[in-house]
Amino acid sequence: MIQINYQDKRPIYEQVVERFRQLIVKGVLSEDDKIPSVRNLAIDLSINPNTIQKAYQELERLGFIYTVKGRGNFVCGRDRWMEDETTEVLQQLKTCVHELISLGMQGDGIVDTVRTEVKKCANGKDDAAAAGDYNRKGSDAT
Amino acid sequence: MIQINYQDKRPIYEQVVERFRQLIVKGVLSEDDKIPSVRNLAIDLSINPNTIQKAYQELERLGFIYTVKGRGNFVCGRDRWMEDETTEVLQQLKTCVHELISLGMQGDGIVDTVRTEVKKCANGKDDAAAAGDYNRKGSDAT
Amino acid sequence: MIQINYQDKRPIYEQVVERFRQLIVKGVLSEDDKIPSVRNLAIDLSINPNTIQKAYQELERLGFIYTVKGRGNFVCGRDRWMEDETTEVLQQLKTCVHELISLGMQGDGIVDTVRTEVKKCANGKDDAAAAGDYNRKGSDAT
Amino acid sequence: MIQINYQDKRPIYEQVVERFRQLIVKGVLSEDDKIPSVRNLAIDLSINPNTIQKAYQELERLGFIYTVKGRGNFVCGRDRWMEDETTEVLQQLKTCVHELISLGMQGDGIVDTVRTEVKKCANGKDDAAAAGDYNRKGSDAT
DNA sequence: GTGGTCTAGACCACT
DNA sequence: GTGGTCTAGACCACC
Repeated sequence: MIQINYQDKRPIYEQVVERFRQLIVKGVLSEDDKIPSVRNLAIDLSINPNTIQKAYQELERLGFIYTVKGRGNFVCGRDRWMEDETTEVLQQLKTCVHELISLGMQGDGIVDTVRTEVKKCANGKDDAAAAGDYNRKGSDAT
Repeated sequence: MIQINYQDKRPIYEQVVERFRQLIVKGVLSEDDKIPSVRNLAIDLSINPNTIQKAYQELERLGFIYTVKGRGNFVCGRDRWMEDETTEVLQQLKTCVHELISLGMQGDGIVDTVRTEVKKCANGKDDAAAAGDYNRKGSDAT
Repeated sequence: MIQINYQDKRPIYEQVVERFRQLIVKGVLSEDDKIPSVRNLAIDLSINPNTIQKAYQELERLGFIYTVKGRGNFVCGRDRWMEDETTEVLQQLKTCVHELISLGMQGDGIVDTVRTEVKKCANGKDDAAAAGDYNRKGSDAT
Repeated sequence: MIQINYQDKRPIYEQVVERFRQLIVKGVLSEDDKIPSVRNLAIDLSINPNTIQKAYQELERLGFIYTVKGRGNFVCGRDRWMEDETTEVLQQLKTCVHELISLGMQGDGIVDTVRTEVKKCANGKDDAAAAGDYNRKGSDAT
């Protein structure tokens, strides 16, 4: 379910956060689903429990999961994060558009690309999203 | 020309790189223009020359500038970086689209947002790009 | 009568204690009223009897209830806890006032806010108190 | 400047956060003042640097300080936190009022107490605030 | 068993 | 020297 990439320069805990964020946003994990315990996931990934702990706390802060002491961690409902996520991603989208214009790309070309991408999602139901996301700024190998 | 923000979580050298990247991509600095010497810029910004040095090395690695020993640093032509930059940003764009779909946004709405953004650039000739870029993933001003 | 919120960061037994405290302070439960047995309440809430047991012990320690072996748990009279509770809350009130002054709020504004709040209680006869209390320091619902 | 109380049941890092919060809100520490380095404070208090680290990260998250890698931690301007703090403390204030009403205290008495407290601040310029705060809910000795 | 906190000690990136 | 991350191992409170 989760896998970490040691060639990625981002800290491990951030990779874990990002991965769960994806799984939750894309609906693979639904409201009130239980996610692996701190210890179990730490063993699975062969990393220290503290690192997972940090990731889970961040996820909680972001409103993606809630924690019940002595029971485990569970995913929150969409209402807790959908709005924030949408505005953030929209902001990213706009920034990309600006940059592409600066890079000399035609406005029409950008709109077309987006339209094509939207259609691709409508058909394939979003198979490229997971892989695509690993190519984001910040994940450059060291 | 360059200014650094100590409340920005990114390292200073990265801010310098990013700023020059913008100036070059947006055409404020043109091919073969000379950029400030390491020493001068360091004095201007009241920071350590090593930091500037590191930034310039990174800019050279990315193909934005070239160094002539004893003479200074100069801006490279668009051909050196345009393609790479474009494909990278396009990838980001697609990822954003996928995520917005997952977040439940309508495809039409996304296309409209992009079209609006394109127009905004066409009019203002891109005055928002600089500010926009500071909102990228990772810049998290405290 | 009692309900627990798993998204609340406080331990369950503390939520139970707090809820009974409210019911008793507000007079919903009167002196010598019998409260549910440990077993029954545990079944009602689908939680471990040990947790209820711990809550009742705490309530007894605080002087809100007394236990009669073999018969059950009963509410104490106001004289057992009113004074302590009042001085504690008064202290909290004063601290808040000091902080608001430090934060630059005008003394008049503070007094006005309090007067308004007092009136609100007088009318609604305190329907807001229950909800209000869940916003205390430490309850941080996720 | 900072001192921790091992009899307090709150975690150490939280005590550190709370103490700095006070110092900053009350104006003892002003905008852009440098606070002790993670390591130095850890040595001073004879506790582990990680614990201080956690406290500082929390303070940053709350908008009280900002961090510059390689340089240290500095306090933010009032604009970063004043509004949030005020609304939070106001909420606490209202809750206290509700509880006091429930406890049978007269509305007039509450208003009078507040008025008196406000005056005390105006004269003594707030000498009781620091001590008072240590008596808050949650700091009960174990 | 579960999460939360803490210690001790280490390495890295940045200035 | 400064903060940021990670490991290993421990103890506690809660369920």
